[in-house]
Amino acid sequence: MNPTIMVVEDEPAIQDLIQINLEMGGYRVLTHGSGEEALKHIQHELPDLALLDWMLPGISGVELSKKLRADSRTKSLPIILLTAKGAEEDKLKGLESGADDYITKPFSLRELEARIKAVLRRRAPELTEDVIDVHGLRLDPASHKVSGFGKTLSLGPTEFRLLHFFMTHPERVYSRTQLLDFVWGDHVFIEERTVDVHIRRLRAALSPSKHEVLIQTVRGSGYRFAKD
Amino acid sequence: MNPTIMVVEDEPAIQDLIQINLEMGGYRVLTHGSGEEALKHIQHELPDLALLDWMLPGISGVELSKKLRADSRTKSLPIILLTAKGAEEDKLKGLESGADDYITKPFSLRELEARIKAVLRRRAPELTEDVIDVHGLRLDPASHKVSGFGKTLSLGPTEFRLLHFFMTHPERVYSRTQLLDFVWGDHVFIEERTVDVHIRRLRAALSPSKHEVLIQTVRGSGYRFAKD
DNA sequence: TAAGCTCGTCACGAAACTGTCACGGTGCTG
DNA sequence: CAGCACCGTGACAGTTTCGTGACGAGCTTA
Repeated sequence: MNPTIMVVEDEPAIQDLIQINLEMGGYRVLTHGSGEEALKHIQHELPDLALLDWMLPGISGVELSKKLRADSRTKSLPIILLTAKGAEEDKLKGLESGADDYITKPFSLRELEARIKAVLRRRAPELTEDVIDVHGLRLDPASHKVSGFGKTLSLGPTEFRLLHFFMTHPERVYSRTQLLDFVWGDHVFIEERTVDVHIRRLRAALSPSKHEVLIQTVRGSGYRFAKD
Repeated sequence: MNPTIMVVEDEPAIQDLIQINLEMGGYRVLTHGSGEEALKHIQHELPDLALLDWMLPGISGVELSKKLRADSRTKSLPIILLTAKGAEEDKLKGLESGADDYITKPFSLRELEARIKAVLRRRAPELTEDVIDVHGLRLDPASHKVSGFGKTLSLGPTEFRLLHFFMTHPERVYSRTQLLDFVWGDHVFIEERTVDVHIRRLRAALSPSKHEVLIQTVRGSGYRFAKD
């Protein structure tokens, strides 16, 4: 599945330019001309990244960012802001846009793609399609297959997503709540203990190749994917 | 839990920029437009760090800083001041007011984050996720792992928090009451002698790698984490 | 439509953890 | 060296947390 990028930009020329370019780069692009439109759309579908123009009619990009950050469902949505040199410079006096998540116009499309890639890698590494291999446990996001020491392992969709998340975020404890947010999606109302059940199912699915030891319980905190 | 940062800044544009950026950096951000607002909020909730603008309508950042230093509850709250100009007199006043650090505008967001991280590391190291290593005893907050000379050590939740606190506050004696406050939480009613029991359990957990000698008893005062 | 699969929830029991106590040892003080 | 305060230690019961088997609902496939 290609990453979906939501572009909010009121200038049609720039809209097209970005859209065409990103689609050529293999992304799925949703374009909106205003913040209101974007907010409406986002109720139905959560993109993997948002590219917002700083200056927008109605809700500005900054306000939109704030709104997105305020809602728990979109709290962790990666955002890149397009800021223009010139008029906005005054508002930003005292601050340079030295952050990773800001791009100042004019920018090259090459730079745009590089930034998007960097942000996605940092914020949502599970969206890349690289094959991951840890101690003989191999997961291929593209073909949706998992094998342990060459032998195919069979796991359900949820277990696959769970394992995919763990393998792209190893050596770190995640609480049940965090796992629900990241693996199930943040708009679901599911009992925390349900995570336990899927952990169990995942362990069972990995047991033929003894890889279930990689799924570790951290009592009082959550679960962890790690060696040892 | 992510560190909470209170931002007091009256300029909305800068407010937004800081807030968005810090949230992307993984912090929880509380924004207030005036010192009065901030003081009110702080009654309910104590942030882990305060970022104050020097120039504010009403109570200025410096006055606010002094007030916070005067109250015992906020006395040890790390403070960073945003100063408009780099005049020496301001630096002096800023440091006199008890601020831990100051940043002169214009500054980059990268610098802001670096300063925040530095102050937190100095004032509240237990909130960072840096791996701590003392004489081969290694604690990783992110993965919740502890090892002694490479060998994994197993300790319970309370012992983990206790060791984490000790390792981030070495070479200093803490009374049982202080340990209860810092490790267990502010307002718990627990027998002081219970600390002894957990010290013992921690020592037992560290004994496989002989690191229990780092946990030292200071008769009549409390306990200390130190080399020799 | 029936069979098969997956999912979320629940209840039960096992295991781990916690706080407290009593006892005994240790070191300081006079 | 006796008395005392302080600390280490083992045990224990109550509680919390986690693993596990079972079950029904919903969805897909044949």
